[in-house]
Amino acid sequence: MQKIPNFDTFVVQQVAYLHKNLMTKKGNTTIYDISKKLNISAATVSRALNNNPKISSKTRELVFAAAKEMNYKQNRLAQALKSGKSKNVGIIVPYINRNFFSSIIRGIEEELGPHGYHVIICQTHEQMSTEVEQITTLLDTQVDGIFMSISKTTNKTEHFRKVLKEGKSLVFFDRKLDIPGVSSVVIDDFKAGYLATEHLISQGCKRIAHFSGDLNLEIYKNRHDGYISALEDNGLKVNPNYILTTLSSIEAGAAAARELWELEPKPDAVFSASDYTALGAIQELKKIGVKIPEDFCISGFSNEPFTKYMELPITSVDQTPLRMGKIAAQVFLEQVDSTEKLTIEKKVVLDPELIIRNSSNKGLKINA
Amino acid sequence: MQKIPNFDTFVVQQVAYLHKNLMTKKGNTTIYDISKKLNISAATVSRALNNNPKISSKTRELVFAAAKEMNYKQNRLAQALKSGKSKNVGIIVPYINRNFFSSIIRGIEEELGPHGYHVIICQTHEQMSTEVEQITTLLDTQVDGIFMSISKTTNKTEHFRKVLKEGKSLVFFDRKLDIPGVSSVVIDDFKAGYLATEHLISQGCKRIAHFSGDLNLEIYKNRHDGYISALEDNGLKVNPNYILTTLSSIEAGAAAARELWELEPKPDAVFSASDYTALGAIQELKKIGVKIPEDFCISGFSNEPFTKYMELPITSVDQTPLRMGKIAAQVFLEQVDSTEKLTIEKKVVLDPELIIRNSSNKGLKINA
DNA sequence: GCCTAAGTTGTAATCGATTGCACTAAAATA
DNA sequence: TATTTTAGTGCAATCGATTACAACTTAGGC
Repeated sequence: MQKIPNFDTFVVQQVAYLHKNLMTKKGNTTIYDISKKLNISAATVSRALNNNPKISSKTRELVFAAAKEMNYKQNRLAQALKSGKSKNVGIIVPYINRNFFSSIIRGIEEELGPHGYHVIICQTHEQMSTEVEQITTLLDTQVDGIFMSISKTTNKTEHFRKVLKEGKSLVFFDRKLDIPGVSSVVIDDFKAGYLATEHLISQGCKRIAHFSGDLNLEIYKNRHDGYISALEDNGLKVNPNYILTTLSSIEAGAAAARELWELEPKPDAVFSASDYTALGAIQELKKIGVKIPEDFCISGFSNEPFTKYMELPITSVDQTPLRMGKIAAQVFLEQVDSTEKLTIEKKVVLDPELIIRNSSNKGLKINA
Repeated sequence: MQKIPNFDTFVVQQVAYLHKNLMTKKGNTTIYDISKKLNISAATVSRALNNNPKISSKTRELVFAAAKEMNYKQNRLAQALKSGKSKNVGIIVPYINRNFFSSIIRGIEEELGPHGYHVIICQTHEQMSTEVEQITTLLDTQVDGIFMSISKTTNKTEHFRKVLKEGKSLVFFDRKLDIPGVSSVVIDDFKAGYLATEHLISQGCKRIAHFSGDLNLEIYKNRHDGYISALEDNGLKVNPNYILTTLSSIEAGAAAARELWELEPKPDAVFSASDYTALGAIQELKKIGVKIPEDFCISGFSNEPFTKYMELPITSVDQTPLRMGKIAAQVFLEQVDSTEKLTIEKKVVLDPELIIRNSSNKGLKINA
């Protein structure tokens, strides 16, 4: 008889009161206020505040003193309008609250913040139409650049070219398309697939399966190809029946595991392109009574936080998203700092990091 | 002999090329361009685009056609400068890549996006000094409002009052301070503590411990008080030795569990104010050989994603962050929509949702 | 045919900061 | 002393959109 609280009720206290109009409201001090107070021109004030060497130090000090006293704050909108640079960048991701993406965002923010940039976040919910919209409104807002991971449904490129046409820089991370003039930061998915598979082989596995995502997406294709290469390089033959395309979910993983287990000969390992699928498979196989890692090894992908918290921690590929974000930010900064006439197109491919945990480790028990 | 790739190497391809200056660059069409083309004044163009009823439909159509043809985009900076409203809001959180916060951000974004607002993200890293800075720069950027969860080290309120002085609205979520004029959206931590504890009691537990966070923080204090109340209401006496203040980490949880286990009589349950602490405790107790939930029940807090993926899924309190974000956004919207002269101060307290899982369920095995 | 009202559109100021050009006064040079 | 520099400021335009007010056109009323 657990008491489950009613999800929809909440308590509200509300107070409304009139403004005592002592509030400065719209009364932010401007350079004109300062100029009036000091009997000098606004131009001089502006130059003084910007440390223009043409201004005498006497005047400069007066201006700074007055600015401080009057609590002057630069209106960045006005400045942005004049300079054409808003010091804002946009980041577009499928969903903000996915660990991978939020970590990248964190990386970008931490790298760009000290340079005076603010970071505007948008979500596409994996819809190309929303993606197009978001790009449009970001451009309308005069961002100085856009960082993005394309949605799964994206199959056109006009909206990206539009960004370039406006002279803003565009940086793809993780999920990218190859467009001239667009930089990108991704991990080496091929290598990741190769490493994970090679690791499974090193554990003595011979019949290694693969759970892939949509092979039309570059990232899944590359992971898949890395897997194939590792098998071939190690003299194992590729069994097409061992390769399943699944959604990235626990249920899909469980189903895929069941499907695998009906094959003959049964596989003895799987390299999953998703941690969720890997988890589902583990749960399902345990139910059937399969011993992991003794009878079956498994590796996931993304190093989702939960992989290391499990009772049976899951081997996974870390995409170093924080680092990916920081590097994407650096690429952007190089671009805006370079002479306007030069477009720098930089393709950065990061090395993935394989985190070996108990789900695939037959030897010593590592507990990462 | 696992091959661990070198973390620091990455491949870069770089191409730099000169702009073919066919790019419009700085050549965004403005209302002036349209006015010139149609031989009418910019004012008319502006009015037409804003559907001002004073404009004849003939002219309006001409303007719209020309706008479309010339690919006109409104310069939102200019508009923001004129109107004083940037249609940007700031969100300040300790870290973006914490599931709880990123989910709130998602909620805010999804609610505000359709109203034309963009969301700017800042992190404090739990430092009050950074918090102050972030608020300052957000105000400089002319955001229309600020959403925030205060950092753990915050002990001053001037920077918050500054926001109000500028006539911008401020909305706290989760971690708040009581400041007149500031709205807030929080969950009922007292009730959450009460519910979780009551649930443990309903499972037959008599000696219930509590892992708390810093009791100077309102949220932990309230959870603690709810815990106490539930005990008292059910005729159980409070044992101060059972109440431990810990950091929110797996290690701290393990240590706390060890500490508990040295007490006599040993507790038979714990209500932890953190999922990480709960997880650490579970891992430690399992090592000692304690059977969960048979011998010991445990409830965490926050409904972190991992809690439901565990082999032994962990009972936890869901703070409905997505919903919290959406409601915070609604509170903000009400505020900006209201006549400028009225300040609405709204305190919303959401009901928490207790998610009962196996870590505390002696009866039927629920697998949420 | 004259006047008024309604309906349209234009003029010009404004939001706040920046900057090329012009100008003044003082200092340096001849 | 006459002239050229140089330092320091001010004027006014500009970024793009909005809007109070003025001005003009046209139709309708008498």
